[in-house]
Amino acid sequence: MIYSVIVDLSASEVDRIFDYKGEGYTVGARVLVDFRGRLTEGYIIAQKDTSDFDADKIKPIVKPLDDFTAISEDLLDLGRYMREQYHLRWADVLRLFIPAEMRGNRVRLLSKQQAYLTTDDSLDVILASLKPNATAQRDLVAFLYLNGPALSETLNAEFGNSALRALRQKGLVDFREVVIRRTPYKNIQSAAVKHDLLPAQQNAVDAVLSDRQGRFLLHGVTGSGKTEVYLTVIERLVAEGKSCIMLVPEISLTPNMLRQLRARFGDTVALLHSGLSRGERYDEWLRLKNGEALIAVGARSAVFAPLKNIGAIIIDEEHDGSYISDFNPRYNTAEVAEYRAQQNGALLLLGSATPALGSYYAAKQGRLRLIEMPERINRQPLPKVEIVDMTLETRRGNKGIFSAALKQRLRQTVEAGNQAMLFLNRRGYSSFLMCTKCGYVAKCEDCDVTLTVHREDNRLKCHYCGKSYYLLDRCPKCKAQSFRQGRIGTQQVVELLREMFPDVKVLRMDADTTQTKESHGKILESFAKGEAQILVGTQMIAKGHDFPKVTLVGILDGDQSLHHEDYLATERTFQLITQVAGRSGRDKDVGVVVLQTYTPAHYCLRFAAEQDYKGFYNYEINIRQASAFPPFSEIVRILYTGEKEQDCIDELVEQDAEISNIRSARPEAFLYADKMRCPLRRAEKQYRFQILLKLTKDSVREILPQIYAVCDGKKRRSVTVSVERNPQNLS
DNA sequence: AGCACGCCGACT
DNA sequence: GTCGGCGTGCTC
Repeated sequence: MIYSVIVDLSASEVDRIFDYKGEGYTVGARVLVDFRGRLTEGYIIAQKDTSDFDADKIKPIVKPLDDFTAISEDLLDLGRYMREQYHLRWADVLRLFIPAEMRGNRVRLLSKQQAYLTTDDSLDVILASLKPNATAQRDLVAFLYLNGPALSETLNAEFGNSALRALRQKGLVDFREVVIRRTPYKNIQSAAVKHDLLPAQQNAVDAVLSDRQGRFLLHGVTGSGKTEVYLTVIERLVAEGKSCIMLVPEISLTPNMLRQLRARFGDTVALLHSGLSRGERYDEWLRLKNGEALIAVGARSAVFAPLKNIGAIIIDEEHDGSYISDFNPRYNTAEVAEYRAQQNGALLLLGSATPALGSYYAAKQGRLRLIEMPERINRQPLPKVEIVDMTLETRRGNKGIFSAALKQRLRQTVEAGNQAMLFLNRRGYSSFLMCTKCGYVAKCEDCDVTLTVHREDNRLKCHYCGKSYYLLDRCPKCKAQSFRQGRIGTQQVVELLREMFPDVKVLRMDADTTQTKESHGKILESFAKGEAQILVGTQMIAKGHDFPKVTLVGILDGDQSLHHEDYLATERTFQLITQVAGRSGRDKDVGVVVLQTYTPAHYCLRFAAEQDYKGFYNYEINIRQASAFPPFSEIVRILYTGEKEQDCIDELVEQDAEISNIRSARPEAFLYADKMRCPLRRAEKQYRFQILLKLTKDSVREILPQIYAVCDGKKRRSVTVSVERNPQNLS
């Protein structure tokens, strides 16, 4: 038999089928092959009787890599779809379908020694054969008799090292190796609380379950109880023997969702995400693959969970940017989920308080069925939002980061024994360091990015590549010793708060304080327990956590993300503010949100303050339509990166000429076309240039393959060309 | 991706 | 004369 093998190398030159011969292999299996004299891992993606290649040059497959078929037929088919849809390499797609540590055999099943009784005699009979003073042995035997087999290490710890050995010598006990499943977040306790569904929730569940192959958008305000809807849908489908995939946007969210899922579904839940150890991830994946677990929870890559007979794919917080993989391989999780749902005859459920504009538009167009949950549980009103005009503050002489109103609210909140969250999307101490004499600004050597001052270790850091530098004490250009610092970051906010409220405990949560695996959870847990009264953080504090004692949310610079020259900026700002505001007043007390801004009249902030999603949607969708931005067009960005600047430019110029030819053949398809240096001129030593195109919706199918063909014709090895559809950022 | 081949510049 | 950098071709 001839097998079509994809070698597990990610390079365009080897992104094709290589034929190998062998017997008894299955399609989807991982195998070891001799590839130009080197042993290389590969995937069988098809089999056939004959090859077009020279029969005597075809090498045999060396051996199988697993004792099971790693990739199922339907995932292979999904791979084919993704390869075409996103113009990806086979190897990059196939790697998504297996845990990374399976490659290169970096993970094994964990097995341990288990002790068991060798006799079926009753406990009395066994005990009679032991000396009365052998108490440890007697206790151990009784334990095994009552509880069944147990791990030797447990028994040794419990009854001492010699008892077990003695019993083994007597032949009463024997050992065997058993596979131990490594379970992530074992300590997460399941407080099984099953709430009765409120009418709105029941209606949502009924609507979803009425069409088992439907596509739904669940629009429910923050605190409306969407999670309970997901859980009930899963419960029903699992009862019917189906499996389910539940996607959440971030690692920090999974323990929370996991807690609720475990409470309801116990061990049938498996967690897939990058925060697990190799062993845990492998074991969880295997549990899904062999049907021990039916519910996969995780970040975007969990959409590739090795499940059969899927009943539902649920995407929580569907607007979240993390669902769109922005590099290697680039894909859109919702699109992938839709394809997978269709393959399995499963339903697709997207949920959000602030749906992506494109999703809501799709719902309006009838491509998704819209389900609305406009009220919070317990009819709790949404928090009151106060917009504070920071230009007025400045004119009144307040140059600080806190407005008078926010200071007062903070004081009240702290004095009342409640909690506050302060949101600032800038980590570090201050955003840059500038010489007051010559204007020199410290920049990263490898990236076109100004360095951020970090006080905790007195260093300058690049927030793009992470490289860190000594804090300058004098300007390297003019030797002056006077610096001006840029806008303040979370570190400095914490410092200021400690001055203002010396007795109040303040916590900070941002990329700097969440380096380790568990730090995320620890900070949130500590805040939830009331160990601190104020939590300062970047956008990672915005999502999905319930803190009943939070009655004040301060958004320190509501504008920040608004002024990016990027069509998604307003949408993102609206989502962010709504999400942050939703953290306030989740319990009995009405929450207050203080939104500080330099552009108080901006429609985005007005709608966000009113928590008026529909108002915002109607306004923004009109702008998108008038300016022909997505979802009314398709943006295509061709990115040229490489260490050799001139090579990038040359490659771009050549390809641009070819694209101009495509354009002159179909001028009406191109709403816009331009080429430029990227705003982020260099990142991680790579220069960056781009061609930006805006295509009409209905020309994409025809034009895109032509563009891909141009990019594939790349001449220079030093340049990487990548194509992005509707990129999330244009930096 | 990774390696061998082959052509030019810089050095002993 | 030779070492070694990198542009080029190839992998069933």
